[in-house]
Amino acid sequence: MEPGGAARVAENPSGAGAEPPAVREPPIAGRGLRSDARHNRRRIMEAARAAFAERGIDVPMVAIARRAGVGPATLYRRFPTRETLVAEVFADEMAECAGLVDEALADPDPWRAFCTVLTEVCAMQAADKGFTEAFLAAFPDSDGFDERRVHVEHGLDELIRRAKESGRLRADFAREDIVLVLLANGGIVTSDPETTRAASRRLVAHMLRSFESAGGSGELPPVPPIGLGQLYRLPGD
Amino acid sequence: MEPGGAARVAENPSGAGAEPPAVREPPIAGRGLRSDARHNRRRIMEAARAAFAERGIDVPMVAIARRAGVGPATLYRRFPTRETLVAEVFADEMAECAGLVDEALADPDPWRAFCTVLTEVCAMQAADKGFTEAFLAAFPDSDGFDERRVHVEHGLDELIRRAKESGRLRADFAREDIVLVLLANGGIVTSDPETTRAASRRLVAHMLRSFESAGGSGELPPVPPIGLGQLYRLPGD
DNA sequence: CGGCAAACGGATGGTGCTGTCCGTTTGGCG
DNA sequence: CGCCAAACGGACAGCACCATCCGTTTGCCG
Repeated sequence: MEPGGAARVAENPSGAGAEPPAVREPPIAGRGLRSDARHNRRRIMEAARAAFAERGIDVPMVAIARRAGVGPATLYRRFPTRETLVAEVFADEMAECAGLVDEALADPDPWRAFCTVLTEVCAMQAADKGFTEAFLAAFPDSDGFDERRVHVEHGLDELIRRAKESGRLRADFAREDIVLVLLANGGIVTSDPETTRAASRRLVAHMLRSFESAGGSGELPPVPPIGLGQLYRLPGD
Repeated sequence: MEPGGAARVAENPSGAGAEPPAVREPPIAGRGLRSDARHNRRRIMEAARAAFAERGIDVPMVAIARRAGVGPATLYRRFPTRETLVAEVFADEMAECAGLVDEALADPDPWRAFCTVLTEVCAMQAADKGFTEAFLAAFPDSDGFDERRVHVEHGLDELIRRAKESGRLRADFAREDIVLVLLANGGIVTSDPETTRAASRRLVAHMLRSFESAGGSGELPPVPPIGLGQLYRLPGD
């Protein structure tokens, strides 16, 4: 991907090979913090995850701080901006998604794999109001998020390819249809989690029924130019 | 609500029966206002409709006032609360929807009527960010809104009945599926209106394909308990 | 045309959120 | 055990928005 990546170590002025072992500190969250700070960092992330899930990504920072039992200053010290916090919290959920995709890739039945991954990701999303918003927030390449995303995209492409090859998935299915399902699924969040879950299940079932090769009639409208990454919101006044 | 409401007219010291002719003033918008006030009221509603469509229902009141070229006080004098304004603006769009339904009821082809109304309502919704939010806002029975809603519901029920009778609409289609489509469609609003439109069209086409009687497989999950009217949001902290 | 109530809008107090400052507390190392 | 830098959180300034007050303007009726 990046040109000259391997050659760059030669730029190091110290000719000796005694490179400190962790110049590029490993991106392990909260490394080198004091024990209490690490503890608070964890509490903040848990509180943030819960708050985002319940009330969406725009929940006040002070509410997260209160919920975590820390002062606002502590929250801002660990996560200077809201985006930092969202990215961190969402990295976990993104990892879960990636795991689901990888799991599905191991399934010998392509159609079942396809259905499973779509169903489960939507179920996750339905249980978490902030999930979709975080998708749409499109924060800049925050710390490995982009790489994970393309990994997931490639996995999905492979799932789609196999499912089409097996004949169960319609030929006019487009990868953008997955985004379509996710966006649509994000719209059905109601106040009652149980209702949301049921509605999500039914919606996904409808969509899968449309995706499955069968005697449906009529052509689909053209594919909208939606990419997983480039979704932005309206700017302020 | 308030005790003795009707009896209070007896308190009027003038014993004469010269009751003003319009005790229950007819609910015609802006009746009895001075000409400039009526003019401003109209400008406010136009500005509000545009602002709601572009930026959603939570757009600042002062932004609407600025856009209408009036002061904040004037806006609040006409519409004491945001809900008043939303209800008023949305009543218009609700009337459009009702018109679409009535039009469809005149179509001799039940399946085409069903498809048309769903497609067009979703197209309206896709062009207006505030539309869905207003649906979900669930303001109290504001001035004929509820009656209009049940009217639309009955019209939809009739459309569904005919479409099923014609054999084109699956028997396991539920009226709640319409709400499902509307909610889902509300989720696909992106920043670019053209993209939103295309995505909406494709989503609706997928849904219709699932709704149409054909060789789809598998049973649908149970119907979620969603009613057109009782959708609320999470309360504040 | 004169007067007045209706209507107007700039200005203002109140509230909630953001992001930072600073005096105090505490974990961990020597 | 004692020190000190790291960490903490209450308090605070800045800002945006809501909602109202009040002095001024204006439509409209007599």
